[in-house]
Amino acid sequence: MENSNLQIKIRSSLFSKDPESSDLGRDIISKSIEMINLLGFESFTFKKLGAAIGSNESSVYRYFSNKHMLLVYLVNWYWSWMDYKIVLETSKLNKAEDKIKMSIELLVADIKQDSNFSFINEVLLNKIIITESSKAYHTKDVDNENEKGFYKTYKQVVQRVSDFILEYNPKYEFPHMLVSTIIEGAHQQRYFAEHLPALTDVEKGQNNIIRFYTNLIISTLK
Amino acid sequence: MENSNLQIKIRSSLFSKDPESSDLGRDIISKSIEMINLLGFESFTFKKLGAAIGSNESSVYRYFSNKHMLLVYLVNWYWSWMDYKIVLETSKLNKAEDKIKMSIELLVADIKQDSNFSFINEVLLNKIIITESSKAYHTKDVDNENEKGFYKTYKQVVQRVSDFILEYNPKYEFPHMLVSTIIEGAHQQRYFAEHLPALTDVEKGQNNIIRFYTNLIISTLK
DNA sequence: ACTAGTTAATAGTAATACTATTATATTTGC
DNA sequence: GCAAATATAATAGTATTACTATTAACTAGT
Repeated sequence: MENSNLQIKIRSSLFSKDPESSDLGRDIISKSIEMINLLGFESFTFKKLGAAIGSNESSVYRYFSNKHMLLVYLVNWYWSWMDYKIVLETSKLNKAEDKIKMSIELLVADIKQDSNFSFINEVLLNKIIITESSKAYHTKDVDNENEKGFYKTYKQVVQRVSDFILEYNPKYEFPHMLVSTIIEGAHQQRYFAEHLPALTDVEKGQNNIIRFYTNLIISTLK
Repeated sequence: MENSNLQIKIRSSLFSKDPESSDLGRDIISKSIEMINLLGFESFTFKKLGAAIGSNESSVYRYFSNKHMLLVYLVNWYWSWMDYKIVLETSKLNKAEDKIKMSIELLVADIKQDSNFSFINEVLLNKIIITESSKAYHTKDVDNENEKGFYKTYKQVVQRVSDFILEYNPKYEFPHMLVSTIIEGAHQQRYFAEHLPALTDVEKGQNNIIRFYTNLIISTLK
């Protein structure tokens, strides 16, 4: 499966110049994933990124108009990739309950590196999603950006899993609320487990989070 | 109940000079709540705040070393206040199930102005908690700040409601996870309802959120 | 009324986010 | 195969922001 021809397609409104169209662009993506993890989003700057890839600030600006747009791009890439994985893994399954469990598993479990997309480190990208992604849509400009489709791939994932839930229980009133609660909740619990353990009950190395949210969804839908 | 003698006590490590100790300090608090709501946390600056209260940037710095610390102060005030309300309202109740329901109600429902604390607008502060509070602990410095007790009042609320849950079902494995999932989830759903409705199922003016989370907690604990 | 201590305003500096302009490749048409 | 057109990147800025050092003014106690 190495070096496959798969490509996650990102809508063109999310960048100034397509980072997949050049070596510099791909460097920008892979290095920014590293650096945002290392420094945190606030301390990450285009100047530091430029220096780290042997280029400079203004060249990065040709690809993304600011670091917020770069974060939005990364978030979109992640959810497109996640959607592709959910489609791939659930298409083999017949029972709605299995599709739900598989989706939860994919959404909540530890991320493994996916060799299909060589210049993206999915493990580190997942950490960015957990720690920084809420900053992407907690802005004053969220309504405007939402209209422009900045959060479409995330909404698509929520919609897909909601459809499985309705397949399982067509009368359930709150499928989207349940799915987004679980996705966001699972990410938060991972963060709490590492930094604010008093807010959770996760023991190191255990898989309490999957168990908790699988229980939650099944007991709620019954 | 107007002008009561109640005061929310804030630990002194959360400010440089106690804002409750002077008119300027109280102005800083009330105006910053307004301005963070109006501008969003990123566009809010001490310069703008100073100008708005007829003072200046550097005077604000005497109270808080930076805007992050001011946000942490506000978040702590909110959770101290919430804890006080939970204690007040649940102390009258006997059954654990009622205490849980009351806590959820207080944590999730629309906030009403509390006339006991005249210079704090709790309605606006709640909006800051919903929109901006996650930025307080999603920083590179979170572990260090947590050690210094920056998130103590939030953890205290989670602990209090977790205790009600254990009173109701002593064998339940994940009380903290359940409580923090509900608190954070409810805030997120409110944000989604206003800005990203595709992620939720909340109709305007309805109280779906309370219903959803009350169902969730009760069906999970049974 | 003097002075020690507290508080606030002035006037900075360093870093950041972003932009206008210039230089250097690369591609394309003939 | 070469010049013109186009794409790409680097230089050199500016405006804003976050923060600080210093000075001025006010307050309280004796």
